[in-house]
Amino acid sequence: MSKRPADPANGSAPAARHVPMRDFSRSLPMSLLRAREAVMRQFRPSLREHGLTEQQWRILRALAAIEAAEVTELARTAFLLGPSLSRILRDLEARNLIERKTAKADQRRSMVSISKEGVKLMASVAPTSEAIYAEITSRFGARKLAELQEMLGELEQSLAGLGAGNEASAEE
Amino acid sequence: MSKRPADPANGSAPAARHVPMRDFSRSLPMSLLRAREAVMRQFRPSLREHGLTEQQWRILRALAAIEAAEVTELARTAFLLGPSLSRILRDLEARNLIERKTAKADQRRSMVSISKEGVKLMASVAPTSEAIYAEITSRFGARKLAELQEMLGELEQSLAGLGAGNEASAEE
DNA sequence: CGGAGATACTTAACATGTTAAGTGAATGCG
DNA sequence: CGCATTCACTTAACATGTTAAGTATCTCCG
Repeated sequence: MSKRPADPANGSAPAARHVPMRDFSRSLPMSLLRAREAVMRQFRPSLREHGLTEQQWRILRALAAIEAAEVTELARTAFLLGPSLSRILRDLEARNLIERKTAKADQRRSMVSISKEGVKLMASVAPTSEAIYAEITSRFGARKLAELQEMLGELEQSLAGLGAGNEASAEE
Repeated sequence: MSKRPADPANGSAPAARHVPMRDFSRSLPMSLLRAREAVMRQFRPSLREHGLTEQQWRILRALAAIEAAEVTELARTAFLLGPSLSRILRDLEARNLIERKTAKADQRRSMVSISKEGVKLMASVAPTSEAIYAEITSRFGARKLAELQEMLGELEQSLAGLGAGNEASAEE
């Protein structure tokens, strides 16, 4: 109590504390952001040494696991928006890390796959990446980690289809 | 077990599956990203209606809770990097949502505070924002939500000071 | 068959993330 | 005091996030 006396004639401090809200640092988005940043901070240096960004790495990983995929499918898998993916694929293709060829049946679609060089690059990054992941798992606890992922998945499920289809009624 | 028969002479698929790694979609960063996105998707439309981005909103909220703050402190609170904050403050100031004045004692520092207009804007956004948060809490469960935040905090703690000071030994 | 509408991407435009460099102001030390 | 360091930001440069348009194809119905 008395951690902040409502500021009487303070004089120098402008308006504040007039809008009641949850404690800022405890909002869910903030917690998720901070946690994710704590995790990614571990990986970024290693990826950077190999000339890869987080998203480029996501794409390579996704491709390594599924042979080839259409751009839209890849976007869903790597959790990237179309425009971002479009730009990144352009760059990765220029670096010969991926290959692209338009589908025969449907000229709109293009099939993307990882190249030999891409595979080679992945092979050089994967060990470090796995080691870091192992370290994180060890520090946090494998069981807790599994629990956490479980909860995150449930959270995602809880919110699925809430802000998507306008729910029930809406103006416009 | 046997969820993927190692792909025999597949024939038409390019190189893939040569770099063994965790199932991509289950990586912790991905889980955190997906969960956060699921949450933010709920808030963005409302913020957008008020002409605010997620980060601008974070800054206003942080400011509303602490009277005034130096830029560095604000960056820590709102969890933004200096350069991002610098740009956003410039814009928010131009929109008269915040005020800035350099400290007397130290000319390098500048104190940032929310303006009356800023407070007014917050007041107009807060209700919807709180309602959305309540809906999320209700869907996911208040207890589970608390548990989740607890775990996220622990995760952050587990990793604190891992990739920061180069740990123990390092070259260069 | 032909054109309206849906699809699969790509571009554009603006905001932020991320790292490096720049700038002006304090500090510390010889 | 003089000046190299450190500090607190700000700029710059490049990559991605996010929404809106644009483009080329494809589908389907009349």
